[in-house]
Amino acid sequence: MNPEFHTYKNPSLAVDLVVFGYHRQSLSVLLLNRKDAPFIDGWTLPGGFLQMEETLQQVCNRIMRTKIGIDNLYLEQLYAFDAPQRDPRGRVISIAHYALINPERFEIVAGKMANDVKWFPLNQVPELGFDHTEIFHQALQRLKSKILSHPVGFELLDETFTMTELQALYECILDISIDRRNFRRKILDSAYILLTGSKREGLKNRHPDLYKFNKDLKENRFQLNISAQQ
Amino acid sequence: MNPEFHTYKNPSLAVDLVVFGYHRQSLSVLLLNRKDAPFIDGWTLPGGFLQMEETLQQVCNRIMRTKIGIDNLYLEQLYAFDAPQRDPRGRVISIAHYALINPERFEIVAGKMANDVKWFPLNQVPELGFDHTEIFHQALQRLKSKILSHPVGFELLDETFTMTELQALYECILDISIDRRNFRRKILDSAYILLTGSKREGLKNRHPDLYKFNKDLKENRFQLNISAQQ
DNA sequence: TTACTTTGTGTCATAATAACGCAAAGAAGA
DNA sequence: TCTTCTTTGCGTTATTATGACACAAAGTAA
Repeated sequence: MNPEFHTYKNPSLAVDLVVFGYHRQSLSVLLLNRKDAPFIDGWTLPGGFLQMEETLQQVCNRIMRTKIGIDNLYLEQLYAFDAPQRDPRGRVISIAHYALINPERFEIVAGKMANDVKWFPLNQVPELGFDHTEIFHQALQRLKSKILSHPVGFELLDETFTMTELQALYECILDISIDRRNFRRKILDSAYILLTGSKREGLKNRHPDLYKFNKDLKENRFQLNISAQQ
Repeated sequence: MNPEFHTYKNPSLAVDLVVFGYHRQSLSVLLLNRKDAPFIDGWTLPGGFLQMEETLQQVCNRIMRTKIGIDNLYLEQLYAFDAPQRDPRGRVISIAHYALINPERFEIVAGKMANDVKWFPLNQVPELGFDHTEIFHQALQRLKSKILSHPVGFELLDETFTMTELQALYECILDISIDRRNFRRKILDSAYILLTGSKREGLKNRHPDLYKFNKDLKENRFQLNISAQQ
C-alpha cells in the first residue's frame, strides 16, 4: 500500500451553500447570522464540515435540514474555494454549492448555531464573513449562465405557473428585460421540441399539453436556449 | 471557538489531473502506469494529495513537476468527485482539474511513483483505475464547451500559428468539421472586436494586427463564439 | 512552364433573433 | 351595461448570424 496515503495530514473539508429563493418578483439569498467566532454576529452563507461517510450532496442536505429546516432541493456543485487564509480557524477547503427553492413552501428556522436566518434581496446583501462574498457572486454568475441553457428556474416557482411568471423569473435572475412575445415563442418552441421530438413549423402549431406548464413539463427538463438580449 | 472545528475528522483531499496535449493534429491525454496498489500496473490520471499549506493550483503544479516533469500550464478546476468508494484505500475526495499543454515543448518523464507515463490518443484511452474514466470524460466535455466560448486552445499551439492550425485544433477537440471560410470569419470578427472594441462592418474591414496571431493576441483572450456545426 | 495545393475574399440562401402591431379576453369603475 | 385599462395570445417584418459554396491569387513541386 502506498505509504504516502497513511502519513498524510490534510486540510479540512467543508461545504458552503448559496441558497437562492424567488419571492414576489425578487430574488434573494439565505444568510445566517453567526453565533460563534469567527465573525460573531456577522452574516455568512450556511455551511458545514464533511463527515467521513457523507457525500457532498448529503452534507448539503444535512446543513439545510439542521440549520434551516428545509430539505431536498435543486442542488448544484459550484467550485472549490481554497485560499489558505479563507478561514481564520485553520486550513479549510470549501466546496461551494448553490441551491434553488421557493421560499413559500418552507418555513425557515434558525438552527442552534445561528442567531438568525434571513432572506436578503440580491441588491441588499451585506459584506459576508470568510470569502463568502466571492462565493455568492460566483454562484449568481453560474446561475445566470445556467438558466440560459437549462430550465433550472422551475424549482423557484409553484407547481404550476404562467408564462408571465416564468418570464418575470428570467428577467429577475438575468437582470434584463425580455420582450414578452419573443420569450413566449422561445418557450413554446423549446417545449414543442421536448414534447414531440420535432421542430415546430408555423407558430400556430402547438401541442395540447403546452399550455399547462405543470408537473409533467417540469420534470422533463428541456433546453431553453434563451439568449440574453440587452 | 467552534468546538465542531476541533473534533472534526475529515476525508482526505486529493487532486486528479486530466492533461490534454495536442500533437500532429491529434489530441491526447497523459496517463500514468501505477507502480503501487491499488490498480498496480493499471493506467490512471496523475494525481496526489493536498498538503496542509498548498493551494489547489500548487498541488497541481507539484504533481506535474514531480511526476511528469512539466510545470506552469493552463489549468482549470473541473469538479469535486466524492463517491464514497471511489478509492479503495479509504475516503478520498478528489478535486479534478484539467490542463492543456503543447507536448513538443516538454520532455515527459515517469516520476518515482510510476512505471511509465504515456500520451494516449483520445480514442485509445484504456479503462482507468478509480473513477478516472468518468473524470476523463467530464473533462473532455468541459473542454469542448469551454472552447466554444473562450479561446483556450492557444495553450496547445506554438507561440505563433496560422488560421489553419487553429482550425485543425478546433476540429480535433470538438470532433466536427468546420467550413474553413466560416471559421475564418468567426475568428476575424471576434479578434476585430477584441482589438478595436467595436463590431466589424464589412468583410474587408480588418485590423492591422489581425494576421499576426502572436503572443499579443494570445494574452488578450477574446470571446470566440464558435458554434458547433454538425 | 504546368499541375496541384493552400490561402484569401466574397456571395447567397436560410435560420434565428429583436422589434413591434393588433385584436381578443379579462378586470375595474361608473 | 358601457367604457377604459390591462393582460394575454398571435402574428409580421427587419436585421443579424449562420451554413454552403464559388473563385481567384499565391505558393509548391514536378
